[in-house]
Amino acid sequence: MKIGQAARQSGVSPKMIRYYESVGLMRPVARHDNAYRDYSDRDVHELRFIRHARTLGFSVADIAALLSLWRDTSRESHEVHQIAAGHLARLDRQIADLQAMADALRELVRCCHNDARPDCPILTGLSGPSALMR
Amino acid sequence: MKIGQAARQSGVSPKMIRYYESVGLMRPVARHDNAYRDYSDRDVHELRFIRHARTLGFSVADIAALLSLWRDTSRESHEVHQIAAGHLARLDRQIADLQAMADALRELVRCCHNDARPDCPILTGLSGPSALMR
DNA sequence: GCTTGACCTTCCAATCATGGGAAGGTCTAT
DNA sequence: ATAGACCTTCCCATGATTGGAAGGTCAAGC
Repeated sequence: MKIGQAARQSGVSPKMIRYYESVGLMRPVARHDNAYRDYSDRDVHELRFIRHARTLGFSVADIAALLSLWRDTSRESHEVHQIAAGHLARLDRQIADLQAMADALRELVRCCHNDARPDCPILTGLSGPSALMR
Repeated sequence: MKIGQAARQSGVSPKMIRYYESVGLMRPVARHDNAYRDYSDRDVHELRFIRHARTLGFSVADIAALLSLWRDTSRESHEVHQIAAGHLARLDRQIADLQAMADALRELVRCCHNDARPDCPILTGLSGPSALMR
């Protein structure tokens, strides 16, 4: 199967399939005589795995580790658990950071008259002694 | 005042100060005879404004707009409000996306034995028919 | 007067995942 | 034979930030 069909079946664009190969996430795949890449159902399966992992926000580096554990049927689940828990912690930290931003901003937005007057607490808050920045 | 002192007083690194100037966020500042940039207290004030806005996650493009409204004392507060509300909406969407990721991942992590056995719901979930991907 | 160290300058590169596009080769159907 | 739908590789851009190289400037201490 050529790259286009593998892309359609896996939901990963041809561009990204080649990229994943170039960074060593996917092993170089077989080639036809005309140098076209040749994908098997197993490859497509692997691409779906990658897509799902990306959907959950795993980095390409994390996915490389997950893939090698996936291929190794004798892995120990705590190795997978560790990677996933680490990423989850990163996600939670990121969410907390964004939440803090959003809360501070929401308060400023709430205070703003939102009319034709020039007076604006949003600008005051941004220029001020960062009382609202915490 | 030279760039280092402006950096210390504003909390913006010299690198970033030059970057903000290069992308047109800050207007080119006066220069000494030796080509060193020369910052005023007003410039430092502006840099702090930028830093606070970055802390709230505003893009450089948004900050450019906010800065020009900040400088224009006859602005109408609804213009500021619109930019801030737009960014807030983006933040909330981003948080919701990350939250969905984290929730799905948390469920997988919760199900994993986290021991020496090879059986692992995290890997199964990632390779599977994406039931847990929603 | 000369060295040392702390500054400053500009320019280039890398990060991360993704997309756009050019230039060129290949296959299939008309 | 030609059109168009593929494929290939290579380069570039994104956004904010950091790192580093190569070189200029200034002050203090010897």
